[in-house]
Formats: sequence, C-alpha cells, structure tokens
Amino acid sequence: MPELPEVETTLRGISKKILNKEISSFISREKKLRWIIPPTIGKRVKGQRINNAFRRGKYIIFELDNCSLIIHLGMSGKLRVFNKKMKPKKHEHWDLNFTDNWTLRYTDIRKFGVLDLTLKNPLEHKLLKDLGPEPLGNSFNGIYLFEKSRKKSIAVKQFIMNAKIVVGVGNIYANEALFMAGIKPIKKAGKVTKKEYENLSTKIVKVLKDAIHEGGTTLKDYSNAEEAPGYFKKKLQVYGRGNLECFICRKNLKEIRLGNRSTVYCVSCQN
DNA sequence: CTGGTGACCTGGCTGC
DNA sequence: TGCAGCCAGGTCACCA
Repeated sequence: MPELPEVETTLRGISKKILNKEISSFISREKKLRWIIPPTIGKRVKGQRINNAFRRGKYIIFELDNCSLIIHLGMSGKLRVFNKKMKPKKHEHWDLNFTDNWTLRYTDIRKFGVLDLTLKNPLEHKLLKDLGPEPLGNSFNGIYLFEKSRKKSIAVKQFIMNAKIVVGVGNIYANEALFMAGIKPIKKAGKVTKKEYENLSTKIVKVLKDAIHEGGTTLKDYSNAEEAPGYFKKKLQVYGRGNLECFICRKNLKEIRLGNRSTVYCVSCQN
C-alpha cells in the first residue's frame, strides 16, 4: 500500500471520522509489529480526544490531549474505520475504540508497521527528527537536491529514496520520476547536474500530486487479491514493466536490482 | 562519515 | 498437487 500518496489518502479518509472523538479504549492483539507496541498505550489514551491528525513523510501522527501516537504503515499496513461490532479478522492487530459506535482498526499482514506513543513533541521523536523536507512543501526543489548530492557516489535513485534527503519517495515513484525526468537510476547522485535536478524535482512533485489525485496506487490487496483500478493501471510508465516496451521509444525497458529494490528504466530515454 | 547488506514478516506466484 | 525459492509498497541496524 503505502508511499506518500497512499499515506495521504489514508489520512484524508480517516480524519473526519476520528477527529475530536473521545477514545474509550485501545486494544492490541499483537505485542509487536516492527517494534514492541508500548503496553501503556491503553491506559494513556483512554478518555482523551484526537485533536489533530497529520502526516510527516510516511508517518501519521495523532495529537491527543497530553500525548501523541506515531503510526507507520510499513509495507502492508492499512488504517480503516469500522463499526465496533465488526469482529477483527486475521492480521487486524489493533483497535482504537471511540465512545460512539466506531473503531479505528489497523491491519498489517507483514507487521513492518509501527505504533509508538510519545509525551513530547512528536516531531522530535527519534523516528521523525532526522527526516528531510516534504516534497510537496516549499523547501524542496532542484537546488536543494543538487547541493545535498555533491560528492555523493550513491545512485541517484537511492539518493532520492533516502528519507533523510527527502521524505515520501518510495520505490514506485522513484522509478516513475526518474523516467519522466530522463535520468538513469544508476547514475551517481553527485554526477547529476543542477538542471537535471531541477527537472527531477518537478517530476517528483508531479508524480506524487497526480497519485494523490488518483487516490494512490494500490497494487494488490493481499486479503482478497483484487487488482485495483485507477492510477496503477493507467499511469505507471515503468514500474512493474520490465522487458515491456517503453511508451516513448518502443524499445524494451530494462529491469535491474539496485539496493535490493526492483528498478526499471529505459536505456535510450534515460541518460 | 559513507555506502552496502541483512533483517523484520506473511503470502502470492512461478517453475520443477 | 506439493513444495522450494523468489518477490513485494519500507527502513533500521550493523558492518566494512
């Protein structure tokens, strides 16, 4: 499920159903996701309200009366609001119950997600404090990428996927943005020119905005194996298209592994 | 410091 | 039909 557009879509979907509601209880059916779920969450959140819900990179943060919850969806996490009467199914690991009929329920087949609680400013949390700028915010642009990348020998694709450089660019959109910008993913970040970074930064913004507009890219829903329509089918140019024809030049796209992630590009359109 | 690799976990798909 | 092996939207910990 989640790159930035999917997290944003999730947040928009749940926000109005949970904001300003009083929490009646927190129930976890799993001790640990990626890390231990703090056992004190239940006591801590009971009787409090969710005053604010926002996104930072791929993290979702709920600000309550005197603490904050930090949530990450990992590779396969989902947050949805259910009627409390719906019995939890397999892989539905925790519930945040409200005093009305609703519960916010977290599902995560692979358990790579995160749930943590902090009493301090959530942006100072260990997982959030070193994050780079938001790609859709005003401090992100080509000059920033250019300056950050000088003398870096790492591949430009891995560079833009590094959350300390810029948040929210996952494997799908990194492949797509590099194709749109005509830059080879394996090119060293330090060798990419200022002009290329200006182009790349606008393509990153474009692909993320387009994806948010389409409600994210859902590839597969593991629970029912439905192939999602929309953005994925219509708009992806390279991701998942290894050995298929480039839409621009009709030559076959090349698929390699870069940093253990599948990487697809066009040998003639990207330099 | 930088960059490369393995680890976490479950399930779907491919090929023998 | 069975099963081994590989792959998947993320990212941290550890190593050289």
